[in-house]
Amino acid sequence: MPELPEVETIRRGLTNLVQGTTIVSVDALYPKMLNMPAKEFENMLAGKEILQIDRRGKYLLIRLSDDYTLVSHLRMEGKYDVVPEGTENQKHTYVVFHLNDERELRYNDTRKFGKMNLVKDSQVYDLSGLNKIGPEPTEEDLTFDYLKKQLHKSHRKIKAFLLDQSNIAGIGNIYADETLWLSKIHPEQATNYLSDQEIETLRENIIKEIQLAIKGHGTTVFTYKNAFGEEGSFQNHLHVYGKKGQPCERCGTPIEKIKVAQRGTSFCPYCQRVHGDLSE
DNA sequence: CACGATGTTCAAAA
DNA sequence: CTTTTGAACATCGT
Repeated sequence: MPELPEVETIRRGLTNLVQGTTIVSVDALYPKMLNMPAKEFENMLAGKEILQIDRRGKYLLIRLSDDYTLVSHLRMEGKYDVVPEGTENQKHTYVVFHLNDERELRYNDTRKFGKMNLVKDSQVYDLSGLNKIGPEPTEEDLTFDYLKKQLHKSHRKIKAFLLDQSNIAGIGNIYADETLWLSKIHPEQATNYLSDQEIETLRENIIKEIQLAIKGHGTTVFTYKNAFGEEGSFQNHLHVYGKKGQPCERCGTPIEKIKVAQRGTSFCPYCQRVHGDLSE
């Protein structure tokens, strides 16, 4: 499931493979995923050069000539593939970019949840999802003061808070559970009762874990694989996600799985406990 | 056969 | 305003 580290891995792969190529023509096979009619989408992309590929949170920003950006979100199972011209389409190939070097860039997505928005560069941050996106989980952008302010004005469970992209960009279900376990914070803990110490621990773990996952080329779980020779090895570093019933690495208590904010949530019931006002 | 779980975002409801 | 819920969709396991 592409979270920030997986999207960053794909960004790097795409940069290596298609930066500098020109799009000759496009086949848009699933119009509902686009922000305009398929014909218009195809016509507008024809002839544009792929200048550069950026990322913001889980969004890929494919920078094109003529001041256009193709904003691509993979949602759950979106994948990119680069194949020789004429290769047979896969079952769930929904966009084919014919390049000027006898190759094709393919977008595949079994669940059909992914989205592509072709907009002028200046309109990228007007798109819903990007217009309210929070800071990147880095040392420079995710400051203690910002995180504390956001946590204290929120009245939600910490897990729901972490999944909200307007608070922090790029954290999904896997890294939410992992960073909470690392920080010994219960997923249902009320955000406004976290101590300064807990906030700083959480902040450091988020930044550290995301960087580590990028180094490991992301997490390969279920059927998710990326097609750029970078398989993803971070699943070997997971502590709670997908480990229901297995002993906690710190205390041996079996990992439990519950529903928080409608999402499957794995945690250690001994290491991660809810508390109220810390001044008690 | 039916049903729930899967991860992410957005629109709509509360 | 904030927060929660359901929908979008396909596939797999029970």
